[in-house]
Amino acid sequence: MDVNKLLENLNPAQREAVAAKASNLLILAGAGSGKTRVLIHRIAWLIEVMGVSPHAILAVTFTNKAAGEMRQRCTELLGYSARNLWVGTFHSIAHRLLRMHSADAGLSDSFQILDSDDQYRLIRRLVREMGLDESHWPARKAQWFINHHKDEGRRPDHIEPGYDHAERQWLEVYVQYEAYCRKASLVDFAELLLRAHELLLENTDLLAHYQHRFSHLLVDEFQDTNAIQYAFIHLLAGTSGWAFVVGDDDQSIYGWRGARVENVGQFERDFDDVSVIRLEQNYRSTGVILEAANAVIENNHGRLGKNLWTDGERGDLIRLFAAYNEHDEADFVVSSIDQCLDEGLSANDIAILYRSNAQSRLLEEQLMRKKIPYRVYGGQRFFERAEIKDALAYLRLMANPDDAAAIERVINVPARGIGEKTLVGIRQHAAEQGLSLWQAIARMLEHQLLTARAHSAVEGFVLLINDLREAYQDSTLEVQIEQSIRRSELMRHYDKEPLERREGREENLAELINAAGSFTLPTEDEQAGMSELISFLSHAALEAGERQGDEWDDCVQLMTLHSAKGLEFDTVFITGLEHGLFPHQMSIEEPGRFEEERRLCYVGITRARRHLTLSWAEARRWQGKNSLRRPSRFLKEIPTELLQHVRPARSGYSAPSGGMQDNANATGGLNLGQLVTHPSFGTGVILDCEGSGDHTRVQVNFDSVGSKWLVLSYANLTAV
DNA sequence: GAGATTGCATTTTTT
DNA sequence: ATGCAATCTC
Repeated sequence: MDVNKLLENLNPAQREAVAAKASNLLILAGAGSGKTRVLIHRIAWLIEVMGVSPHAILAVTFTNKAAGEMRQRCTELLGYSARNLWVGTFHSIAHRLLRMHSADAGLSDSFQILDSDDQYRLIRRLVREMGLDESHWPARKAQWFINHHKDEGRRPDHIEPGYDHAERQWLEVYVQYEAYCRKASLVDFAELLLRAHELLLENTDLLAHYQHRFSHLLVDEFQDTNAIQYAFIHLLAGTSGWAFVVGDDDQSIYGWRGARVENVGQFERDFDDVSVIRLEQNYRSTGVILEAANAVIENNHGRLGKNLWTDGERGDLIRLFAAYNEHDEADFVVSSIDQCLDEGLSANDIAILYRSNAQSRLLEEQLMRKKIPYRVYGGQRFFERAEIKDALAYLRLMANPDDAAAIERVINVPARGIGEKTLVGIRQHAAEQGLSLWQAIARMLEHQLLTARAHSAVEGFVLLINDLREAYQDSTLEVQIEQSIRRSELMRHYDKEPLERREGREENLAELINAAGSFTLPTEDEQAGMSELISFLSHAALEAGERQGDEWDDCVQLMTLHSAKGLEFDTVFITGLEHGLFPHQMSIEEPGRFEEERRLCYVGITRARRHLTLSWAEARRWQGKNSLRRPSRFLKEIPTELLQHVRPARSGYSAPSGGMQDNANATGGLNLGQLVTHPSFGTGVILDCEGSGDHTRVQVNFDSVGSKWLVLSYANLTAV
């Protein structure tokens, strides 16, 4: 291979990173600075120039999509497919290790993966069985508690609950949950990482083996690593391996799910002789867009520091639109898009970004009205659909009937007369006898411990599973799935649904059979000792499949700011730049959260190549009620000379929609948005009101003390 | 066991 | 407003 090919078309900083001598490297890669390119060229450099065997390289990403892309681009660059090269997500790599060393990890060789939905259902049941009142002890909180601790690498015995009653209670749920998972050979997502880490930590031979094997570790999106992922990399690198980590502290937007930006700085301290290389030249956006992004992110504290620049054109100003209300905003955005399309821009090059999914509805309506094709990201994924999970539960039982989560899911789906009461009896029997659910069922049937009616119903289920297991043990995956669906009469469960929904489910199940038919056992899974069945089920859990969306060839992309990370578009609209919406209300109080919102804004701005439009609405119907909005703080952080006001805000504007007018009348002459003064609180803006007559209360946002609810007849407000 | 009704919370998302 | 889940009722 021509070595020059690996360095040509790279800028000096990129070259420095790609061709660095073996050492620990931290690549601070700004948005659009070619970080994926650097990562791929580095891998090729290691193999082709430094003579490192692909066998000794481990490349880790966060999403399956990124992993797939990395593998593909590596193959393209190298001109051949590097076998033995481990590329994967943290979870898939941990999973592979656990399959290869299931005995050492204390797992059954047919352990199954619990996705978050499975996990939630299980925890919810455990919380109930512990006799806790769910309104005080919501299962979601327990799930969060458990995952949060696992992400930080903590088992129950690492947690010191102190005297906090709630902590103790959650800890007890965690203990029960762990015991349950152990018995049923179930592993949740966080457990994959935690257990893989423990596997290496506790087996010195294995650790030595992998430390020796993987001399080069490459990590993408390093700012998104959580504590256990960081520890995993640190452990694996050991004293002889080199870590090449690429990340951008300014794009850390997943703190709320355990990611630690601090890991980026920590890397410099924990790893030996770290060289830091900054990639600051941006190849994506115009000068104006970069200036705006830099200006916004500058307001964050404790950054590692980076300043994006480009030698390209300055480009157009950023358009700022102050809409009267959310309809006006949607109308403006869609009209602008219509114009772009008229000018010959391809719809694929246009994205509308928003903070929360609920915002997509109006935009969609407007796009539909104008007959502009669009695609909404997010929503349910293939393997997360109920019918697919039901069918897979039968398949899981074929692989391992002790899988209690699968039994719980389908023992009465479709209805076969096994009610809650019978189930409670079975669970109790299992707990008393120390048996798995499946074993408990067998024993209860054998000893006639059920009522006659329940007996025959449960027997029917057992016969079904046994039949499936015996008759199709050696069949192809496709036949196994097909027969599971047919013989369980799963579709009966959806009988009473409207035709359209039912047809959808049938199509999905057909698609599942199809997917099973074209599934081939990946060689790395085969090497890890997985059967076709186990491998298929694991893939279903770890890669929940494509996000749906209308599959148009050329359509406008709608998505949240979070899902836009890593993507770029010629023309970008960021909507709803309002205080309380973006930054989101729940993030405003805490400084850490607030700065994460700002990073999200930075991510949003830097998605645009040439055209960026920002919008906000002065009034918006939000969560069922009308409210007056203030522009986002982030808008003020963009230098005015970079902005072109498409329509300036009208301060004190009262929206002409029905609800708003009613409210205006109720305030006895004071309008929403009205500037008022209060004897002790000073000046403020009326945001909302409720009630009428003497009971009228208004919400006023005071400049000095913030928002307050006041009774109008006592408040002594004066209009300004 | 299933359908109807009421109550409650409500960012962001991957694995 | 809206959706999801728990509770009620037959």
